Amino acid sequence: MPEGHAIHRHGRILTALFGGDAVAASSPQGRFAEGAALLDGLRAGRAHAWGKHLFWPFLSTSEQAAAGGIPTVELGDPQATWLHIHLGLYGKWAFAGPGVAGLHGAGIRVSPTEDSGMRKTIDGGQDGTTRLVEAPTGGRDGLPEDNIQVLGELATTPTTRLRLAGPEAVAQLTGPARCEILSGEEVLGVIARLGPDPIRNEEGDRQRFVAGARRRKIPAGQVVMDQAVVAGPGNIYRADCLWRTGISPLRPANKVSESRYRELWDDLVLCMGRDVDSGIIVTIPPEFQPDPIPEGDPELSRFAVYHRTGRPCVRCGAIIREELMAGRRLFWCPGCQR
DNA sequence: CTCTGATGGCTAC
DNA sequence: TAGCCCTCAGAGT
Repeated sequence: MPEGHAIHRHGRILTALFGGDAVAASSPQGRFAEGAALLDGLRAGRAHAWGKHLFWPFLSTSEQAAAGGIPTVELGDPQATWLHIHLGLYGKWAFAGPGVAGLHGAGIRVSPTEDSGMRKTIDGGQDGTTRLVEAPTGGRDGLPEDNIQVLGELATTPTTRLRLAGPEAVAQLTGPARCEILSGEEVLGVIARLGPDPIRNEEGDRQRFVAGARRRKIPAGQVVMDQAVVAGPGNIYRADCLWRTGISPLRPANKVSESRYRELWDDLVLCMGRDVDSGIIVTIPPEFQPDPIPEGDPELSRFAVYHRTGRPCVRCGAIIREELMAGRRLFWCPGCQR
């Protein structure tokens, strides 16, 4: 169940594992057989992420004779074959192969604790399985929170929508809400419906967010989940970043001041950007982190209000509340969010 | 074994 | 707003 930080992370990992290489693509499940056939044999470029969407360009090997390095392709480039993936609620990537060990060098932490659980690389390969490179120790939380599994064995299953194999790695995708081939023009069409992404944080994005949010009359808590206003935050960042900036999710969006929206944008930029590296969301400020860290319920050491219904707010002591907002569980503190 | 819910989002009424 | 889709871990019987 990924929020935007995980998708950016997947983009980095996929680029590090496959960028510049020709890939063998297949759809063991069969539901992406046509798309996989289009990708098969193409050379992977640098993956782009925008909000919760992944856009990954592939180029024919002939137009890549130059070789060397990872092809960087502008979002929407008409020359590329674009793989578009949206994980929805249950989508997951699994990786294996020697390249996974090199992710550390690329600045990507695959397990939350550096140097933990490393094992010797063995590339099996017969009968379609690939052996472990790094054990999923999971560090402190023990959870692959970013929907990545680094498995001891990567056998295909009846639900493997897409399998990619390159010289250094194998990646398998299960359960995506969207997995399709798009033209460059279609990529731009998808992006046109998305608001600014705090992880991209491009020129003018903050003001675009502020203006977009102020225009709405729905509750602020709904605006933060509206991907047309801001692309990337999900239920956790919605709850906790509103808490961090002291904004009540119940307040009508057009009644929140511009300066508070600027603070919220900056906070989303800070939290989400930082979590791309670890893949683990940690939104509770360090001074409020429980000490010692409780056993058995890692969420308590990571979130301030998310999944903390009925507990006292770590900042003001009021009891955290929960209600259903537009079909999603909303958590907030009635004491310090106004 | 069955049932539920989950960090999402689309479409139809 | 309800229904539906994607998958599977964890809880309940």
